Amino acid sequence: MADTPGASEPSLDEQIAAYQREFQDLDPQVEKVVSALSRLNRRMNVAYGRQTAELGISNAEWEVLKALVLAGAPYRLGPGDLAKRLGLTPAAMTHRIDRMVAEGLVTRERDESNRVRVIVGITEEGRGKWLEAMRMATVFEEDLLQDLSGEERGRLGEMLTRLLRRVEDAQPDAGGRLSDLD
Amino acid sequence: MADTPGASEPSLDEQIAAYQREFQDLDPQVEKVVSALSRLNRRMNVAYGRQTAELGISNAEWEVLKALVLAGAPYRLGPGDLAKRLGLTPAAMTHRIDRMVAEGLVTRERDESNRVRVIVGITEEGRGKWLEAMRMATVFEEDLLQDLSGEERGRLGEMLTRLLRRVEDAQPDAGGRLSDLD
DNA sequence: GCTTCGAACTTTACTGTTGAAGTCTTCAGG
DNA sequence: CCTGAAGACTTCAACAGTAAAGTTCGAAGC
Repeated sequence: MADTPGASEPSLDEQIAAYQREFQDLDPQVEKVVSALSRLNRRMNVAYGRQTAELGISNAEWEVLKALVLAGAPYRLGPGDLAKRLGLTPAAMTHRIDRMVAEGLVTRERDESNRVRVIVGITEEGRGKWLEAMRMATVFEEDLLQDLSGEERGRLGEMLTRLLRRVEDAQPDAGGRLSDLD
Repeated sequence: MADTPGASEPSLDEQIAAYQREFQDLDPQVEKVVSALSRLNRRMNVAYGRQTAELGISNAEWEVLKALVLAGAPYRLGPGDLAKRLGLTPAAMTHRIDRMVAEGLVTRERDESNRVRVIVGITEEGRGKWLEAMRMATVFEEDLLQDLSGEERGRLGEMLTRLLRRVEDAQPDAGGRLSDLD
């Protein structure tokens, strides 16, 4: 039956061992960090996806709501600005906003002072969904970090921001495509 | 001109400050870890994407090549198995393999001992691309971790695997969709 | 040895993203 | 004013992924 023995995803350690076998020029310590980062992120996105699905929205829509709320003040941004913040093309943003307007999560108006511009705002319902999603997310995130002491969390955050600084300096902001939440 | 002042993505610290302002029930330490993880991953995917693009392949194709090489031995896997390892649907795997066969990166044959099964193998060219991609990736990854001492790298890897264990236990392997590399 | 079930992959229809081309508005000259 | 150029969004065609409905083959019962 099991003609292909090891189905499913190999464990992290198995994967690292396989790398060592197939590609010796590899620092296992580095590979462990990098592989763990990728896998963690994938799992986290799955978890967020389940939570947002419960609210009847998608992770993609949640991202837009987050960007609007985090912008502060009147909670309005243009599609181009939103696209930059989310790392999408303007075209994708147009379609996403179309859907979200249809679902009543955001509004789209023309800027009367400059009629080329469009302004996207969050609705009551959108704000409500954002809040519920945040509540669920914080429970999940707290649970995720449960095994780390306060001191460890601090060190982890500090090390990650050091890595982040390094990539952001190297990639000042150029064409950032490729999916992911924030 | 700058009618919308703060365009582009806010810095990590700005983002955390915004969260504090809009949603007080939030542990900034936790949020810092989570946000840094997401951003780091996005930036890393962009970096990998540039490198694979130089080789004329996509990140998605690189993932398939990695899975085949990491499988070891005769470097062959069925589409279903590949799909599980990459967290894709079988249908997506079919299409991906179609493209990769057309580009000469992998081969597709029927298993003669069980004609329902299909076997995907890596070609010389696929293996060559994999190797070049690995070389570029290790340079990038080493550079990424440059600011961390050996001891820090160890601690970071250990903490990340602890987080990973926690999500993987919670999500034994259920419907893992959502994009990402490995 | 036929029939039925189930497994493994593919096909189809639809959703979402991209890149390139197009539209509309503003602004700077002439 | 009128024209040209640049900016901000949208539209269009092509591509990648998903879900659900096929196909096809193998294996188990009768």
